[in-house]
Amino acid sequence: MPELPEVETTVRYLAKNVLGRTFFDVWTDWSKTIKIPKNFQQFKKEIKGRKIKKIWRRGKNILFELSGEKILLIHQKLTGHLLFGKWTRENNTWQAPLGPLSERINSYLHLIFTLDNGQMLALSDVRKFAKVELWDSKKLFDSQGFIKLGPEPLGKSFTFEKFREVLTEKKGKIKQILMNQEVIAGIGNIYSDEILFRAKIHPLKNISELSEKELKRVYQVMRKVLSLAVHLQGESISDYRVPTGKEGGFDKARKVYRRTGERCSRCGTIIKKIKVGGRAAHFCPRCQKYKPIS
DNA sequence: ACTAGCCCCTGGGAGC
DNA sequence: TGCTCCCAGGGGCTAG
Repeated sequence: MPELPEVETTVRYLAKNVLGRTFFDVWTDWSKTIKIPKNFQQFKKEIKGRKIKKIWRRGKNILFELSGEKILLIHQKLTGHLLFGKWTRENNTWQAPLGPLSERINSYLHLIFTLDNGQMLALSDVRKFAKVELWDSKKLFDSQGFIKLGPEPLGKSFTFEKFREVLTEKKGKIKQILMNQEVIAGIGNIYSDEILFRAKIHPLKNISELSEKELKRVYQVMRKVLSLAVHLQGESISDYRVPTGKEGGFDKARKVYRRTGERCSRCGTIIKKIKVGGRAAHFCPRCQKYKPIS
């Protein structure tokens, strides 16, 4: 699912390919995706003719800064991902830069923007959880949801001291804290598992039980794993794809996520899966030992 | 102010 | 083969 590395990959691609373009039209077969404004016709009216001036990312949110002080926000949630290309009428398929997509994928395209040069931007989303919002720039930046987002984990100013500060003011299990968008913005289930495996820390371990040394390890490994994943253009174990339709390359670096029953690449122990705060957590019981304080 | 739990969705896999 | 049931999961929301 799209977490920081996948969203970053998408944003980098779009910045190269649609920056400076103008929205010409928009189509949907699932208008519930559009949350602001709720009425699709109004959304259509408001976005048509707006020029894309800047494309960036905040946590897992994609932001298109548009002319007239508007911002188009897209959160891809679980299975959403943006595809760049063109709908061709002749064979009724989506023509991505890498070639046509399968009919199956075509049926997942629920929102399609047409740009002024005829190119299109589609939101593919099997489970229909993604959200799209059109904001007044100032209102978005002043909104609680936006203000509350934690620091960017790969940000230059996000030092270990800052990391320790934001983490240790929270209580609870390390995995849940890493995934809390108000603590750090951009980490989800896959990368929290991958980070904790590499840091050799059990997902259930309480933040208060982490030593300075362990905290430092989590910080360093977090920066490393996320940077590597950006470099590899994210993961595609689920539905995520680069806007060209290509799969991300992080799969070869994935050590524990959805590897239940397989052997740990470090020690050969069978990878286990447990529930942490209602979410699946994958880990190596030997590398990531934990004896809860009773 | 907190948090646990439900809800939104659909495809895929397990079990029968 | 074909049916039913369960699971995956980010985050918004509500009930306690």
